[in-house]
Amino acid sequence: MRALSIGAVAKATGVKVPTIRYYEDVGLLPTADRTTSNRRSYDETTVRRLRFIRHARDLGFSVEAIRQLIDLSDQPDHSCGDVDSIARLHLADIDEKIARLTALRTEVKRMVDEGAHGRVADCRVIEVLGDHAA
Amino acid sequence: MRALSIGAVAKATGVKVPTIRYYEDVGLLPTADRTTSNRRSYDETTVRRLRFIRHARDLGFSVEAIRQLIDLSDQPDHSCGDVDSIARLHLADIDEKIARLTALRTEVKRMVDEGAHGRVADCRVIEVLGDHAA
DNA sequence: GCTAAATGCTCCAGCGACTAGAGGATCAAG
DNA sequence: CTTGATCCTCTAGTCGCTGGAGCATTTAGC
Repeated sequence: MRALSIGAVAKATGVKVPTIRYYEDVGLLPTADRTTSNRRSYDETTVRRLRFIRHARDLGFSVEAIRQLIDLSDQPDHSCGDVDSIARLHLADIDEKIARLTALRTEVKRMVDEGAHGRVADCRVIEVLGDHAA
Repeated sequence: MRALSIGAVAKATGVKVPTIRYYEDVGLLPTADRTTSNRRSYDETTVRRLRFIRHARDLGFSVEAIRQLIDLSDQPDHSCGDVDSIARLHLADIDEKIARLTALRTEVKRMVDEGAHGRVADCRVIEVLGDHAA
């Protein structure tokens, strides 16, 4: 496994250099190995983890939720009860997010379709997502 | 339509009172009507809009993206080209989010299922979401 | 080998999106 | 008619980054 500089990791993941350092600060990434001249040195594992963090953040998961998901992944031998309850919690959250996104998708799609025919009628994006509250 | 206090709206939507005022400040909500004693007065329209905002934020949309979606909904007679290009942009984003969430769902579901059988094997949440980058 | 641009380091300040608290007015129940 | 809840404005703090200053190290071209 070859060593990667922080810049190379940034390029590979789309996560900015200062953000990578920040994730280390707050414990989302383990303390990085250093070269003799004190530069951070990474491998592919970090690249994968960073991509995960980026996508999860983009999907609206909090840093704390991501920390939990990473822990689940990191510790396959973790107590089964823990894994199960945490995973179930996130599963419910994920299902809700998918349902809302799908509803929103339908409405935005409808607007695009109607736009194509030159008529933009009653846009109901707000009703659609709003009703999913309750 | 009966008038609602800011507290009633907060209770109805799950959005905190200061956050409602903040959304007014940054223009996500129109300037609220006031009672004679200068208190904000709302109706059901605001409740629906706030629920929309809450869900959209929860799904990782920025305030700016939400502002655009609201504008689409508010102005059905908006120039067709604008609506179309903005809506298409968000549609692509929504599709990506759904794809990633579905992938994540599959993995977390698998963990829950395996947990049920008492064996928590290799957890691959990170690989799964990470691979969807590229 | 030597210099200049690129990249890295730390630390600190700022921004987006809230969130909480002080200090004071108003409302609503007993 | 008082007392507790809710409202107001304003300011300050938090979380999750993001960018810059000032300095060290690395690397590419000569």
